[in-house]
Amino acid sequence: MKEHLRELVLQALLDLRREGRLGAEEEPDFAIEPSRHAEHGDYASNVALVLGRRLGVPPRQLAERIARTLPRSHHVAAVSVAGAGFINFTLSDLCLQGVVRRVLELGERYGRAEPGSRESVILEYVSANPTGPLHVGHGRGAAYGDSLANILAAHGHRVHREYYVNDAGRQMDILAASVYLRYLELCGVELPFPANAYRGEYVYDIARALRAEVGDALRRGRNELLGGLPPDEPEGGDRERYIDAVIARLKSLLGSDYQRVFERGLGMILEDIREDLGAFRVRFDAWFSERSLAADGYVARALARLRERGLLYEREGALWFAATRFGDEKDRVVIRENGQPTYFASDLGYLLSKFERGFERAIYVFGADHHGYVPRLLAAARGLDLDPARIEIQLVQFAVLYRGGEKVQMSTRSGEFVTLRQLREEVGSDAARFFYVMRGHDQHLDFDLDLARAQSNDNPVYYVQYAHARVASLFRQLAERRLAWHRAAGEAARERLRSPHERLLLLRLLQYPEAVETAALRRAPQLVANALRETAQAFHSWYNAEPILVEDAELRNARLALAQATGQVLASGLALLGVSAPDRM
RNA sequence: GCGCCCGUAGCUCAACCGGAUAGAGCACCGGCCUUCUAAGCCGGUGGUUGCAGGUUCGAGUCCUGCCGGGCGCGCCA
Repeated sequence: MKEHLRELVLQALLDLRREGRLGAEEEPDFAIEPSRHAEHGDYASNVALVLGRRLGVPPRQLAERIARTLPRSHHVAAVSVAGAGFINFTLSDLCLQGVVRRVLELGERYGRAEPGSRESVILEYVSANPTGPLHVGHGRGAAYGDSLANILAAHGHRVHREYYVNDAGRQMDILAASVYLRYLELCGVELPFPANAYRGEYVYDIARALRAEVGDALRRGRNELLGGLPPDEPEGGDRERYIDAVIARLKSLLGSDYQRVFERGLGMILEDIREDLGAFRVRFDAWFSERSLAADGYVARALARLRERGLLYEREGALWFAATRFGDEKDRVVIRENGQPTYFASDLGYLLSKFERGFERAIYVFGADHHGYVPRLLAAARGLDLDPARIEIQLVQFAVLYRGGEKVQMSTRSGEFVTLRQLREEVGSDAARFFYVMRGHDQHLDFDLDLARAQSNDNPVYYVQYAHARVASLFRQLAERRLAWHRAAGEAARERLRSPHERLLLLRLLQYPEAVETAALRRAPQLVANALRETAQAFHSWYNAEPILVEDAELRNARLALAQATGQVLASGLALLGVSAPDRM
């Protein structure tokens, strides 16, 4: 509808073009937007305000002129000029009533663009390090990423959803060491457990699984292990060096068995994450292994490309990328003095892979604590001669948890954190997902666990779901009364849907595709959530104000058609957010 | 110290990339179930959009400064 009104306005501007007051090619930047207040019609345009200044004409006067020369349209019942020079459009009943038929004909395709009609996108989200269970911060990224992927797909993009698995690097070694030390503990060998190793209960779970598998086969003696290690764990910064010494010791002592422990830990945690996200209705097309980057030559090719372009240099035994040339605040090491590539080198390879694999746009969803990484990544893109305009980074602000009025500290290593799984069990996936995406992703989010648990019935998600359930209930009632819905008869009688409540609901249904489109363009799932709430509100008001299963069969069929269309839109929208649309509540 | 994000009702948050009278939910007050699900509807109380300037027809939105909060500034990942 926005587009149609825009066309009308552009037609009206032809007059000005003919008079030479507006360039023939000039496309003025004006808006057509839904009106916020009923007395301002259904849609409003600021075209006269935007152009008035440029042309030196009082906006109000220009608005009246444009309104006068607007071509007639059977979609528009009234045009008025108000305020400083807004042009308000009131849609015709005919136009609104046509929505029901469109929704019912298209079904779940209503509000969806032609699949694959827009550029292909690789959307990376969550990508939590596989060193422990997901916590509620990851949950927000998961809910945002998955909803955004759904919305982009609905908007016509081909979307590839990917989880980048950081299965290389020091933290994974710390996990392996943690698992092994717990394993020894289960075998009756007591060793000091480093303070910065992973202390969570899940580490015991992995150790138990390992022991169930191999028995005591990997057991080593206490003295054997302690040989060459400092007697006690030091305080302060030396702890990092201490745990590195432990890892080195385990690697040399266990040989290939070390890798076995490592893989077991990684595998179990990944499996747990997969299961957790699956239950949260978050799915991926691919789990992309960091280790596979090197194997597939992406890192080497990325570095080669930088070298060709003269962007690599050696200093102090390390290999550096001249990131400052592309706006980063300092140059970055890619190969350490010890010959090991850095995490950033992997990221260069990963970035390259996204485009070598043929995607036209790469969207990263990062936790806000990674914001410092943004300039580095953009510098990497420029260095690799990739178009920075095709790379987008969405930062998801952290959710700060409160329990009993106290802020809950989150630390994977201390084991004191609230997992996504706990949250799901407390408030349910539906409520959690809706709650997460109701807020803009770039906003800080306070998550009061007590409130979420105690008042889960008051969560807005139920408001929307309830509207959907009520629609289903209407049709159950219909059957109980031995009546049937004649869809064609309902559509034929659509002109009887003209009460204020019906008009508003029809308008909401009409605007649903626009909400999806705007949500896609702005990467803002909360706009879909808001649209659904408004639709549900319009439905509840209508439902309370006017009986639907009336004696008058013609009217009943028309109203049922509207109810059915509402249920369809609610179901489609909820699906975009990964929330179920129940038939009963 | 430098950089990024954020300050909107008592609380949690919206506000469609500058628009009209800043909106919801929770909480609080008052109404509506012999009729389709009361997880609902209708009405009410509640605001100097952190503060001070600036830009213009018009600012919660853009710019500057200050105050307050979060996060980041490794040859960690």
